Amino acid sequence: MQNLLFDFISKYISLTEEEKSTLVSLDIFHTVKKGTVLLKKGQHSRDGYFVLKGLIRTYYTIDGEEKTTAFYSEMEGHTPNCVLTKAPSEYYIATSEDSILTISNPDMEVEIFQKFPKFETLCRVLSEELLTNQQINFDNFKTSSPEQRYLNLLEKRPDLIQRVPQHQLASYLGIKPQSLSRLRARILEKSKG
Amino acid sequence: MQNLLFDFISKYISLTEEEKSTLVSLDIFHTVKKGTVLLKKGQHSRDGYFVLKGLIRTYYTIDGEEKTTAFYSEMEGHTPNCVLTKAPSEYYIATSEDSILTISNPDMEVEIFQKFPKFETLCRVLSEELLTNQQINFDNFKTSSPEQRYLNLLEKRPDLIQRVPQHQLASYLGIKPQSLSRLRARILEKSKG
DNA sequence: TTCTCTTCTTAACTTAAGTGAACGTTTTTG
DNA sequence: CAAAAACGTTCACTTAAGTTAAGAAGAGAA
Repeated sequence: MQNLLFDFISKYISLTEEEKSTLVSLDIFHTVKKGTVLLKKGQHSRDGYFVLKGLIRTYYTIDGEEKTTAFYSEMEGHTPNCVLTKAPSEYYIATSEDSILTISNPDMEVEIFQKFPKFETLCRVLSEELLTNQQINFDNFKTSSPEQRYLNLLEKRPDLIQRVPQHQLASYLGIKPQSLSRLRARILEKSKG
Repeated sequence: MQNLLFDFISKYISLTEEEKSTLVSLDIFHTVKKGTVLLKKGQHSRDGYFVLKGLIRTYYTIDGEEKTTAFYSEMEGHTPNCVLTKAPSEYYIATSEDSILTISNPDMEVEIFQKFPKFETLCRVLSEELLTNQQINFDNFKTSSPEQRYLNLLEKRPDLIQRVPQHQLASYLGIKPQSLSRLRARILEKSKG
């Protein structure tokens, strides 16, 4: 299970056995049941999450409605905004499936950066990569219609459409569940017609 | 003028005179006339931009139409996605005003990271901060209507609305120029009652 | 299993954004 | 300066998303 993490890291830097065992000694591996709320709106937390197996999602509650803004699945991670802003969290984080996560905090980072500076390089490169991906996604979102966004999702992350309830997908696409239903019907109609 | 950069950096790390002069010796400061295209769609480039004064924007051309996705003004920077993906750029970058920029590339980074490791810390912290901001913006965009987005912009970046043509603002808000006109009229109508 | 709650779909109606076109204004530029 | 291009607004019309409500299907709990 830890190998999932090491394999992922090895795409960016190579690890010695000593470094691996240091990581393991931090005790960051956790199994979490489906539906567990990892972070609540209003809470302070310094924990970041990386998904080895399973799926987590972030969601806001606005006017009593849940608005899902992101999903993180295998080999994706998320550090809540509140870790950086040091303010109470604006949103919830919960597991959508039984999951295996690493959970870590900035103290661990500092400790490990000092022992092994190349971990800082790893983190810089990773967050630059994440930023780029985020920008591409945002640009894509801005420049396309809900229908195009759905078709794009169907192409790029077909698994999500299976793994996740429609109403969560809908807000992820920036629309209401009813609109997603309709939109799907429309697409089906076109492909027949 | 260089002080603008040093003041900005000093919010994150402190610089010795030696470090400052190393930065200056890289010859990264440039003045650029309004309307200059810094990066074209299809081009390869390794240059990143940081705005000391002025304004730059990124835009796509989709079906012959310009779609503006971002603005970067004073003390904001952007590294084109193509620097990381190493593919031809998907979008253009151009100055919206006469500007003073720093232009740098990964080679310079490597050089300076080796001489002064704390610059890598700076870059890690900066890109983590950017990622967080980007996430907040994206969440905000997803969870609000065009009208709310416009009102939000009016509150958070009132300068942009003055500095930038309406049709560029419109696509930045994810709508057509006509819709922005109408939306503004609607808001004005409401505020009169 | 039965009951309940959640989820998904459909429908009718409302509201807002997209489209195409016209027109006046401002900005460029030759 | 004059002509051309770009820009912003308005309008009428089309299309799609929001809203409200109802009902069917499925999942989970007692």
